[in-house]
Amino acid sequence: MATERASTTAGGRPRDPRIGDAVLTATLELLETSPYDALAIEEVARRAETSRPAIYRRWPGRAHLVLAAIATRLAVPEPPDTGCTLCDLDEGFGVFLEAYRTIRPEILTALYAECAADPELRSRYAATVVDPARAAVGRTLERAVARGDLREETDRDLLLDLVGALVHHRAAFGEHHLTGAEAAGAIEMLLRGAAVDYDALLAHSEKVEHIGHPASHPGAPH
Amino acid sequence: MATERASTTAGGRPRDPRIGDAVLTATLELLETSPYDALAIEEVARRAETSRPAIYRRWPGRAHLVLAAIATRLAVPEPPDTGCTLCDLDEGFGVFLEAYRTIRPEILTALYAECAADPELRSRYAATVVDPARAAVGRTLERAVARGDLREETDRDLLLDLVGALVHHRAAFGEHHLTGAEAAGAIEMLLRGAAVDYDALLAHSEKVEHIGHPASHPGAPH
Amino acid sequence: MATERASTTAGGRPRDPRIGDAVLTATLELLETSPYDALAIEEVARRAETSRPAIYRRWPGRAHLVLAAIATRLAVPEPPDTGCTLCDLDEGFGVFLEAYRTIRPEILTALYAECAADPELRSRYAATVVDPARAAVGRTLERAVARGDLREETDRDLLLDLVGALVHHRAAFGEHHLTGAEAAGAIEMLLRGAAVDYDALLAHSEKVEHIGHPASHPGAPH
Amino acid sequence: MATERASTTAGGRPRDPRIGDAVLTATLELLETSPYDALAIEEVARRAETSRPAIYRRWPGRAHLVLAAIATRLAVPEPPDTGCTLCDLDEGFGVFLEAYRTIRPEILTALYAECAADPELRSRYAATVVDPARAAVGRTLERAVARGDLREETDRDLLLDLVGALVHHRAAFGEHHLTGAEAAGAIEMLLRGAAVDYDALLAHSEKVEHIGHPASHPGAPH
DNA sequence: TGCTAAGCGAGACGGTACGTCCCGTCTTAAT
DNA sequence: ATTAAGACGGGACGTACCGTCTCGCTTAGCA
Repeated sequence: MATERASTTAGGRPRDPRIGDAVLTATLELLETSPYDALAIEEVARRAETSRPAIYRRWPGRAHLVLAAIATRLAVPEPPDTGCTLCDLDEGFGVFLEAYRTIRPEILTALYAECAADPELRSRYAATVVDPARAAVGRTLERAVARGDLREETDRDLLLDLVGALVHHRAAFGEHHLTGAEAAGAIEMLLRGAAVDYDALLAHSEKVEHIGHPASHPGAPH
Repeated sequence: MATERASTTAGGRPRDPRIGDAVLTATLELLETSPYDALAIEEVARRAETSRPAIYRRWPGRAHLVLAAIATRLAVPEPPDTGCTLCDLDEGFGVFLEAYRTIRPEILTALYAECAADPELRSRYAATVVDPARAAVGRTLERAVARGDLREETDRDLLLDLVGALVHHRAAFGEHHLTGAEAAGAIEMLLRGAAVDYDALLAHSEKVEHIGHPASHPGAPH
Repeated sequence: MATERASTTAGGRPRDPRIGDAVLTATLELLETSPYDALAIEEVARRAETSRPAIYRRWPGRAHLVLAAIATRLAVPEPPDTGCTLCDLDEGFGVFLEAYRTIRPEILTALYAECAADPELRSRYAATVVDPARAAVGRTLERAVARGDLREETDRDLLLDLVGALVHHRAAFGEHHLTGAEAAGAIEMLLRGAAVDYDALLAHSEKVEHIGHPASHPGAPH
Repeated sequence: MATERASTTAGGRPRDPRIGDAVLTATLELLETSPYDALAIEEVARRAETSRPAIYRRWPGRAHLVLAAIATRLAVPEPPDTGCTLCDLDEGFGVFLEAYRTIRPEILTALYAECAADPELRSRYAATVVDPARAAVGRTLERAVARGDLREETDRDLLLDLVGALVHHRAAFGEHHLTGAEAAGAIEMLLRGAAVDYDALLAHSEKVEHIGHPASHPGAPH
């Protein structure tokens, strides 16, 4: 969850709660029309009819402010337990997608770019944008494994990464968000696999590697 | 390919070729230490011992300049045809990884973020950064299909997206780059699939949907 | 006399007397190194290890605070009655000079500049800084007149202004404070006059004015 | 003369002359209503419809700006040579007075206060405000000496300081500017002297000092 | 070979936005 | 009831950098 920075102690004049709200609203309004890096704190302050220091007192900088603003729009629904794994996953994908449909992708991308330089921001971003959807779909995967629909040795984290990365990638970088059809395709790919006969490929690879690349595929199953 | 903007006409004083080179070098040097959006054209000009207009004459702005600078470092090797699909894919993954290892991921992310507002930049970015790696791995996939190792109906674009997104995601957002082991795990997941019996899941889901959710799974295969 | 503002009523928590002292001390210390208008109340509070409101409770603003602070340093000695008018005046000059030797002149100047906007401050300033020295020298002049050394019609206020202005001017604007020799020269000039024969000049001027400028010299003696 | 700071070299885009003028005008307008230290560069920029950096490019700070602004209002006419020393001095005093009548005294005072911390400002202030009037009256004194109306050994600098200090003091610190009558009184005081018999005072003082204060009056004339 | 026009280099300009300092005030807890 | 102290809302600061304009110089092509 990304929210405004707390005061140091309990003492002192309390913050005017209307200012924080007005700032978040102004931020969202401005983000609707201007590209992320044209979003000036000064402009936000002007529109929210307050001052720059009042904003800096609440958030350390633009990225944190924007994250807090879009956090008010992100709401991850719990995917239902329909008893049908494929349907559940479909819904789960939807959970990821929904999280990104309300926010302009380039904003996420730019935010994301700033995460590299600010660990604090990175963890807030993860906690706000990434984790909720991840956790919701994670529970769906647990059920699927329990139901015996997924192989037990499935690396659930990896699977979540693949799904999350795809959605994020498309949302942030693609021409358009992932469609339902593409999502279904991805689910199929991830569940069925692309190989005609994976075990045969593995066997072949091991034979080849015996000859030329003995040290690779360290984590390959046997 | 991203290079500097050409002169308007042929006449007049010729450009000093050393300036363009010095600027690109200075840009790369500065990018090694400062985060992307702290890269000031002014600073580049200072370090290259030239002036800002000389830079603006060659590139329309910071993003184009940075793209041109990193383009000099990006070189996507053609993944070899070993005859072993798994090995090829391994190498292909490495191609993606390599593309991100020479350039700080956040730079790519930030660059791409700016693409949203500038179609010209977007196509240069695609041509310079995305397409070569994608095409190289794409060719590997073609061979795999031709060899009969992948199902023919495999959506190669989707597969590429899944791979690329994962690598990019981990590079830009993860604690560390994807390791070889993780890459191998992902390859396995993508080739073998997570489902115990995908066709059974599909059949079940269609039965369920017949009853409750007739309109979903529009693109589901049958 | 400039001192701290009194409490509204008698009831309530008593003021901590150490705070007022510490603030005045801190103010004087800071004035030793920083120019007047770089003196921040905030800084004073920091150095006195208290808070800004505690200062504002005692003085209405910076100027009043500074006046109170320097008032603790200003002490005007009564010039002695030596029986020798010239010697007395010499001492009197010294009284003016002394007032400026303990306080950096620019502080007085800046303080006075603020008086323009604050009548309360102005009267405090007069009572604290100006009047004591003026009164002391004024008494010396009275004695000189009584003794018959100065002409009775001498405008004592004007004479005091001339002396005070010269000292102030040199202290605040000159390269160095007035020296004793310069002071003696000024005394001579003021007592003896610069004219060879003032009455002749006056007669001449009246003749001229009769012809050309009848209305001027309204206050000229006859 | 106080004017705007010159560009470093001849190269580069030339300054828009209208900006400098507009800024000076805006400064003078604002000084008409607001006290000196409430004059915000920001406000000047707003009123002149330009930006703060454009002002800082021309003047190093508020004091220099204000000095330049009031310099446009200060014009010292050459006092005429009427052949009558007293009349000339009267006019000369008028020159001083006039120079200060157009400017609010508190502004001069405040400016003057800032001179203490800035030698560059101090010399500009002297050159702009003090010297012209001083030089004009200085020439009048020269003529008076040449005419034999003033004693030859008169310390002209001291006399000018006395006059200038008085006018400046009254202009800057007094309730009102010096009036013509007061000026005439001052002229009389300075020319005729306040003493009934200065030489007698001197003789007396020397006798006293022989006994009690041998080291004082170091520069006393003999 | 000299002239002309165009493009280049560099510097300074006008202006936006930054992040911070400090102001004067309000609020709570303590005395 | 009034203090002490912390934090707040806000005005203004001086600066970094942006993107552009202007200049003088360099060069290529034409006479």
